[in-house]
Amino acid sequence: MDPARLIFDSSSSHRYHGQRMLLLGSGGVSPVFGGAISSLAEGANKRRPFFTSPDEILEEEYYYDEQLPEKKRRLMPDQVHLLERSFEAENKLEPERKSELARKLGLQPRQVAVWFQNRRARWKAKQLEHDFDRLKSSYNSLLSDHDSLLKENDGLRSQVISLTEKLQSKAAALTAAAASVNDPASLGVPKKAEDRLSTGSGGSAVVDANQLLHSSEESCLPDGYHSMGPVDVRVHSEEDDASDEGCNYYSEEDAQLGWWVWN
DNA sequence: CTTGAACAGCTAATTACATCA
DNA sequence: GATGATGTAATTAGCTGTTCA
Repeated sequence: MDPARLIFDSSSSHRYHGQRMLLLGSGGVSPVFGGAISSLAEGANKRRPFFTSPDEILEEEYYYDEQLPEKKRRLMPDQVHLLERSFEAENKLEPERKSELARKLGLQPRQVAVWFQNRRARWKAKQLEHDFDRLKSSYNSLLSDHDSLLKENDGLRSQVISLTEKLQSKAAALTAAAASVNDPASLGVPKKAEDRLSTGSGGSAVVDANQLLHSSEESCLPDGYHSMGPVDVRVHSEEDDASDEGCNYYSEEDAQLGWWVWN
């Protein structure tokens, strides 16, 4: 690489070290190019050996020496203001705009480029912050929805449990009643009566408790629930698997509650 | 047309300094 | 006045795309 070009090309980040040299003195020599730079610097101005042109040297001397010599300087508020306005218009910097801005601001084109690079980095960091906040609030909202759904689910479960218990006790009562009907001795019912009942109009007078329950379920079950099987909820038949389709979140213990399916 | 060197410009990470509490 | 936190200008390494011989 041509050392002269390396030093005097102020637009390339790889090959620009003069500014740092100026600001830091001999302590700021790049470990990569320090040798070439220091050898070229000797015999010239020791404090600021590298500038692109005499005019720029004059401008730099004016700008830096008028303020804090040998120190890193902040840009003036009006310089930052113009840079910000330019950044708002377009956050990428074409060479023409860079030169124009540098001329207007009295800065090196390289400084303008660096400012834009850092500004893009800051903008990106802010964007990430905003994205994070947005995702966080979205997550919190989903979490809250989830919690309320869990609560609703718990409520519905306890409703199912209490209704199932009611059904079970009702079934037990009806079964006991049916048994007493079938046992005339216990009721003191004459044998004849039983005969009369059993030979009635083609059907048994012994009421199937399950049928009774089935017929009465609509008044007991919450909306959306329909019985699909016998009331004896302890029975687990092959139909259980089919019934899972509508409520597959039911666990093993849920299966004991019955065959209620979400409609 | 392909290839490789040179170069410009970018991002990401880091350093060094200024400023402020 | 010393010190740690923060903001920012500048540097560095690595990557990609373009130009040109």
